[in-house]
Amino acid sequence: MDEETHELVREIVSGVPAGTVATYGDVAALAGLPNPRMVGQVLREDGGDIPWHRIIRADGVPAAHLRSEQLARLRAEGVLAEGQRISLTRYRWNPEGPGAG
DNA sequence: CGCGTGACGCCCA
DNA sequence: GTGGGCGCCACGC
Repeated sequence: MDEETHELVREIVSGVPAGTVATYGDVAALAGLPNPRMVGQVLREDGGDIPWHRIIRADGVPAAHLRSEQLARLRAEGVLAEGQRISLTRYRWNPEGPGAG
């Protein structure tokens, strides 16, 4: 992965405010990536200096290997999860901002 | 270049 | 709600 893309993705993910969540597809779209898989690819190399736990799948379910971690961290931010799923329509991050309309 | 795999997303039955 | 298939790009062998 190019450092540029790597940096960009980190910026976007890091730009996700607490109490909200974003999907890989959203991050990928904002980063200009052709597929959401690239987002995960980057996060993998990143490390943990970013709120990766705010990135979940489009169905509102976090990664299986992070399920517990994600849910736990998000919980601390006020992002409740019904069982294992999170209400995107309720916590989905809006990159356009509430002042866009 | 081909094969297998992956922190994904959409479609169909 | 569940199970199976396809598309997409990148990494490692």
